[in-house]
Formats: sequence, structure tokens, C-alpha cells
Amino acid sequence: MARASGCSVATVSRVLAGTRPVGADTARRVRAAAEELGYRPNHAARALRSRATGTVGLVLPQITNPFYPALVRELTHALHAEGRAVLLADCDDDPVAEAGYIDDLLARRVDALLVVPADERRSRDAVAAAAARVPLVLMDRGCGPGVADSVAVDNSAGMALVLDHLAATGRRRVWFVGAEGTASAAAERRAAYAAGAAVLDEGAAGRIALGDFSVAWGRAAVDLVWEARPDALVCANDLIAVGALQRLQQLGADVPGDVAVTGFDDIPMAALAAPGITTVRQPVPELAAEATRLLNQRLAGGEEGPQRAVRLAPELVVRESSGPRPTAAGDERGAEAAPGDRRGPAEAPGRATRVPAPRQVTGPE
Amino acid sequence: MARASGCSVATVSRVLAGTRPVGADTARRVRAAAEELGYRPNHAARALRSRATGTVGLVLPQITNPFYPALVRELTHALHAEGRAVLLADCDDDPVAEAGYIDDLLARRVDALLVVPADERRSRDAVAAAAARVPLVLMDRGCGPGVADSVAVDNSAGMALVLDHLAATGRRRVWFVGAEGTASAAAERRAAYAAGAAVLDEGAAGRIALGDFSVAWGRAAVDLVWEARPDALVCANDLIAVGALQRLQQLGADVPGDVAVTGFDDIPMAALAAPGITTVRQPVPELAAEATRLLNQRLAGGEEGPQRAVRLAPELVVRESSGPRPTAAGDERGAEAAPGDRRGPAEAPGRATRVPAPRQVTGPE
DNA sequence: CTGAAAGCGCTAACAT
DNA sequence: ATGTTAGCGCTTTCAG
Repeated sequence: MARASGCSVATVSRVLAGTRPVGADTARRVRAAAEELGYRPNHAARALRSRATGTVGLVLPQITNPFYPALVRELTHALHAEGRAVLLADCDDDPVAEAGYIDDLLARRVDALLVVPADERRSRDAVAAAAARVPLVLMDRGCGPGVADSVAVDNSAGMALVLDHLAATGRRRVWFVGAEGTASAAAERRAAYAAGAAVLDEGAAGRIALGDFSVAWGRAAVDLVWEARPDALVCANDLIAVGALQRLQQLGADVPGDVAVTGFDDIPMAALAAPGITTVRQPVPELAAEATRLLNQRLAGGEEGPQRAVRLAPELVVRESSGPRPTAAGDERGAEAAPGDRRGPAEAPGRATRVPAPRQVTGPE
Repeated sequence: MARASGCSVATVSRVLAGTRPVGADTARRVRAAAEELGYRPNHAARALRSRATGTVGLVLPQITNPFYPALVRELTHALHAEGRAVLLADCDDDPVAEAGYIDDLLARRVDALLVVPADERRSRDAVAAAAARVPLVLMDRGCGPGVADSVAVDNSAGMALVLDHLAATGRRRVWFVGAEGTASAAAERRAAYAAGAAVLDEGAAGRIALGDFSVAWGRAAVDLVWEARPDALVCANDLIAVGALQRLQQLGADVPGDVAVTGFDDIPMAALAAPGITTVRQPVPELAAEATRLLNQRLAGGEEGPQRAVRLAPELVVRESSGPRPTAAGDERGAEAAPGDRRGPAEAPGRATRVPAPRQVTGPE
């Protein structure tokens, strides 16, 4: 390769890696030779010498959780755009497996790690240890204070958007169907509801049912709260909302006529449910961009700066599940009864109204 | 490290890599020293020397397609279990991007590639070129004959399960709602329907509507076929089925009372729709196991054996969308009316019946 | 069974 | 701006 371009191996290296200025002529010759010979630099050798693999580890709790595919998509695209490759690990919600994967990724000399911790507490040690070795950004979920940089949606702002919307559309007997635990999504959404619900109705802040982030819990929760005849169910994520919606329909309730249902995350299923579920959309592309920005900052030498906790503002997506209650007694099919909803024969069940992000918060943790 | 265990670096290497027999005593000393020093072998150096990175590239057309997360999960687990790591690439359904990712993965010296090609035709050149350089297994979709080993579900067997089920439950005016194109899933499912539908009704084989694999097409298709008053819609995948179900409910049709709906793939949404969608479950763990098995076979030296096309038998999952038609005019909510379906207050909308895999086909392409 | 030494392909220092 | 050289950390001959 050096021979083919008529210069030294060092020059070839400098052209291809762009580490140092090279004569324009020489550079062109080298590139031509590379093209001709189909030369591909050996990343293993490069990694060995330069102590950087151009590789980032992505550790997820459960790829089958419908929120993560979109995140993975944005992250891989963002990282590939800067020439990095992504090593993926799925730890099946098991912090022990997670620790093993993190260990393996470090042995493979990833330049950095992106971690969505499986468990707020039990992931902490492994994450903290890893963060001491390479730049590490926590995503979506926290892992205790002071562990690493983190990027997540502003759960409080999201919940506020929901409560404002419900207030504006006249809902008063609101219940929160959330998840137990100290994980950030569960705790923050719960707290934000408790803090904001009093505006709707003085009792609303206390009307809270807690389970986990699953469809099954959504179904079960309806049985717990339905006899209190709520006019809105604020669910802590979309899976819960899907379950609640199903059970309400089973019971013959009209959504949104009798009761509104809202979710959180805007997973694909939220749009596809019938009626479509009003939810809080996480700014996934922005989350990915922010995470890679933090990573690059650390990789570029900001090793010892203060830890950053970036919170991005979400957006409310209004769909039929929280639409206006029919003034007259409509037909039994709820959302189907709303007139003017249909623009064409086979259109999506309804157009979503989007309330844009009101603010963006960034600051030390 | 050699110093700490009191022997040479060569011996250390032999213990850790297990390449050659080593004295039991020495081995123990080395392992103890490794533990103590927290020694982690450097994969980059190992890769450089041994020309194997212990890494597999996984190239997907769209991670956000709800069928793939489960596949990714099983593949990563299977590969990690044998000490390999997975480099993930999502090419956003773009064959040009796909070629770029494949190129990058090869430059990174992946030991092998797993590819779900984005396009039956336009992915072919890049895949064939890659297959000439490393072991490569095609998954889920084909890429023309003779390109590489492949693993996929037996689409014909799956369609036969659906048609048998519909025949057994008395459906006759059946329509197929499929997808155009030559991609294996589209073409094989379409062909299998055409071949098997005549048993139901002499006209059934001709009742075919073609669009793409989307929810939107499912909705649109209903408008095309509904005036013919079908008693069953056989959809080529679950997304189409979800769309069809939505539009049927909008139109006030009773599913399964008036019309049964079936899907294909068993994505999570199929179970969560209301009524749950009867579908053909792809044997995802087995697909993953089979793909890794083929890969290992090639990596172990079977470089030049004949190409293998493995087809695994699917399983029919019967849910409410194809349940028996109510004998009397039940209430309007279709599946909800079936008595004895409810075991407890908040149970899933219904129990699924599973028809196990009838056969498994393996053979040269 | 173990040790000594060569070298995988590249980049970083250093020299020019 | 370019060439020369050493060596990244490991595995693998080749001797012993």
C-alpha cells in the first residue's frame, strides 16, 4: 500500500486517519491507491496502537420494551455518523447480567458506554465502577445521584402537560395509575402528579393506584378504581394505558365519553390503539443527540468536569382517548361517534394534536 | 502479569485462552494472579494477532419494526453465551446505507455477519460480496438464490395452519390481504394462500388484495373488500391485521362474529389488540439458535460446504379475532360477548390456544 | 509442559 | 511535509 502510492506507511496512515497535514498531491495519490487496492485499514491494529476502538457499548435492560427500539435507532445513527460502531447488550432486566455485559464491553475496550440501568439501586455499583474507567452516560433512567452524566426526559414537565390538558377539557375526578419503586420514571411521574393534581380537584392528589409498568397492571388497576367512577385515568406509561383502555372497553365504558385515558412515552402502540391514546412524547432524537454530545465532550478531554444531568422537555400528543366528551349521548362506540373526525374512508383513527415542548432544563445533578 | 504468576507470558496466554495443555498447578497460579490484579485480556491485541475479533455484525433493515426486537434479543443472548459480542447496524430500510454498514463492519473485522436484507434485489450485491469475505447468514428475508446460508420461518406452513383453522371454524368467504413484491415473506405467504384457499371455497384463491406490510394498508384494504362481505380476512402480517381490525370496528363490524381476522408473526401488539389477533408465531428463539449454529459451523471450518436454507415450522396462536361466531345475536362487542371467556376480573382479553409446529424443513436452497 | 522470541498492522515519536 | 523506527499486548512458532 505504501509502495503503491509511492510514499511511506506513515504518510498513508496520516492521510487515512487525518491526524496531520499532508500535501494535497500525496493525499490524492494515497486515496487513489487505497481505492484501487480496495484497502481497508485494520481496526484491530489501529485500536491496539491508538488505544481507542471507535466503539461504544450500549447496555439496555430489555430491547423488547417498546420504548427502546426507537432510542436504539437514533443512537446508532448518531454514533455511526461520527464513525463509531455500537456494541449492543440486552440484559433482560437482570442487574447481574448487566454487570457481566458491562465487564465484557470494558474488556473489549469500548471508548465509552451508554447505559439504561436495569435497576435504580442494584445497577449502581457496576455502573459507577464502569464510569470510573470510561466516559459513561446514563439514559432514560437514573441510578442514584452522582454516578455519571445522564440524559432523560423531564418527567415532571410531561406530567404537567397532561394535567393542564385534562384541566382544560374539564376533567375533575382524576386518578393516577402509576408504578411503585424509586426508579426515576416511576418516582418523578408519581411526584409530579401529586404536586399538580390539586389544581383539578382537591382530592385528586390522593387518588393514586400503584403497580408496575405493564399492560396487566393497567387492566387490574381499572378494577380497583372504576367503582369510584373517575372521569380520567392518568397512566404512568403507555403500557399501563393500553391495559386500562382494554379493561374499560371490556366493562362497556366509553372512552373518552365516560373517562379519558392518558399515557406516557408515545410508544408506537399508543397511536395504534383504538381510540388512539393521548400521551407524552419523549424527544427521542434529541435524547440521542444529547447523549452523544455528552459522550463526545468527555472523550474530547473533559474527563474531570462536573457531572451533568440533562433533562429534555417532552411534548403532549393529544389523541382521541382524551377527546371532548360527547355532549349528547352518542353511540356506544365512544371515539367512533365523534363527528368530523373522519376525513377519508381509511384514514388513521384520528389526527393527533401536538403541544410543543415548553422548556428545556439542563444543570448539574 | 507474567511476573506475578511466576511464569512466562506464553504460559499465561495458554491458560487464559485454553489453547494448549498446561500444568494444573501453574494454571491455578495464573488464574489466581489474574483475579488478584483484575487482569482483563486486551481484545484488540488478541484480535490483531489471532485474526478473530470475537465479534458478529448484525444488520437490520429497521429496528423499529416490531418483529425485530425479539429477534435481536435472542440473537444477542445466543451469541453472548458463546463469548461473542454483537455490533448492531440499523439501515433504515435503505440498501445503500446497508452496503455502507456492511462495509464498515467488515473493516472492523467482524468474524461473521447476520443480515436481514433491506431489499430482496437491491441488497443482493453488497450481501454477496460480504458473504465472500466472512461467514454470513441471511435471516427472515431472502436475497435471491445462492447468495448465502439462510434461516427463516416456513411461510407456507404458517399460511396452511391459518387456512386449516379457518376451514375448521366454518369460514368460507375468505380474502387475503397481502403485500406486493418479491420479498420472501410477501411472495411466499401470497403463494401459499393462493395454493391453499381453494379448499375453503372455489373462489377464495382469487380473492386477494395487495398493498404493503403496514397498518395503513390494513385499514385501506378493508374499504376495498368490505362490500363483498367476507367472513374472514387473512392478513399477511400482524400490522396489516391491526389496521384491518381497527377499520372493521370503525365500520361497526363484529370481529369475530361477522368476520374473522388473522395475522402473521405474532408481534406483541397482536396479543394486546382487542380482540386479540389470531396469528402465526415465528419460532424466534429457534431462528436465532439455528442462525448461530450455521454461523459456528462455517466458522469452524465448513467454509466450502453447500449453502443451507433452513426453514423452521411456525405455530398457530388462536386468539379471539377468529373465535367462533356467536350462535345467537350477542351484544355488539363481539369477543366480549363470548361466555366463559373471563376467568377473573382483570385477566387478559382471552387465553390463546397454540397449535404446535407440525414440521421442520431443512435443505439446500 | 514451558520459555524465548517473532510479529500481527498500525500510529506516535522522533528525525529530517 | 515526509520518512524511519519502535512498539501497542497478545498468540504462536520453535526450542528446550
